[in-house]
Amino acid sequence: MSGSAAAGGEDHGAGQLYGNHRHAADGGDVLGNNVFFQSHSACAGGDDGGVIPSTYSSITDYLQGLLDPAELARHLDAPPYFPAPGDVIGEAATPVTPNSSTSGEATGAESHGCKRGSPSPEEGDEDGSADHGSCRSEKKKMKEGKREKKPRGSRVAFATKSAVDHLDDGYRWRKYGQKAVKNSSFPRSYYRCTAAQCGVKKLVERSQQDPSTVVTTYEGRHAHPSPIATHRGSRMLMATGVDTVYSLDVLQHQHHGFFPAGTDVYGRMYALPSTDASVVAHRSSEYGGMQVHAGVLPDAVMSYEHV
DNA sequence: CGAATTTGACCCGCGC
DNA sequence: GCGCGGGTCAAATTCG
Repeated sequence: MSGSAAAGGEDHGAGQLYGNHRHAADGGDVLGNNVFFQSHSACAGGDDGGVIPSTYSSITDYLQGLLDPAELARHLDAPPYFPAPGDVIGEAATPVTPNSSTSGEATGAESHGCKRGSPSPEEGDEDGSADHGSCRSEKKKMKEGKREKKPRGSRVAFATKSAVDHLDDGYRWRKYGQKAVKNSSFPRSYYRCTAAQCGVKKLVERSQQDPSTVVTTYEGRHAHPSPIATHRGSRMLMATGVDTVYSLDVLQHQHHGFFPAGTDVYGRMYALPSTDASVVAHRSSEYGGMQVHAGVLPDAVMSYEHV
């Protein structure tokens, strides 16, 4: 199906950009990847408010800490960014009090039980399940107990300029749904971390403003190390297929001031030189684990938003 | 053959 | 109270 964009085409004519791909495969096209990242919260506070903490040696590492609401809140030291109603990630508008949503939100609350891999024993009483037609009744069962919508935990959104939708960030994800979203012509894909004990979810969608940009929203925190990155000795973003990563803020408001970075042919992150030297100098120094690499295209920005 | 993806249906929360 | 939109499930399908 790698060739048939028609698969997702039914939604809104997602077209060629919505290329289906097995995330593990087609690792090609790594060259020229450039990734910037920046705390979005900078827009709320001073010029410095959004500096990504030095505790993280890589994006993946960063993600792991960042996805912890408490950690994130501490690092941001500023009000989280709440997207405007029309924003690409506007669905995440539920304001979350960082310190109130921490406990149990990441792993426990994620367990919706009734999944393929992990059949839920409880509620098994009614077992009309053997019969195929009972699919709906099962869903109804689900509604009775399990499918309580948990309050949204912290969500972190990255805007990534990439030809592929699903970026390899070092974790294994399984797609469990796809939906057309209201304010976008492109469908949104839903992924869940395949690790049994990990309930982290990921939403991937194309930016309405810039179809070449993929907006990835992480929800929850990984309860395990990255299988791929760990193998390499350090956790890092595997930005397979990434051309550019932009700040959502940039996409929407054309702000300035990014932390430029890039990836080498192995997908490892570099800090990149930028036209805004001061920003680079300042922020790159806070990323002990990142190497400064000159000569990679500065045409990329990556950022996160606490939504 | 096992695993991952696709896809349509269902459920729920929220706004009107 | 109703309808819309977002999020999730799971059977069917596809792929490695």
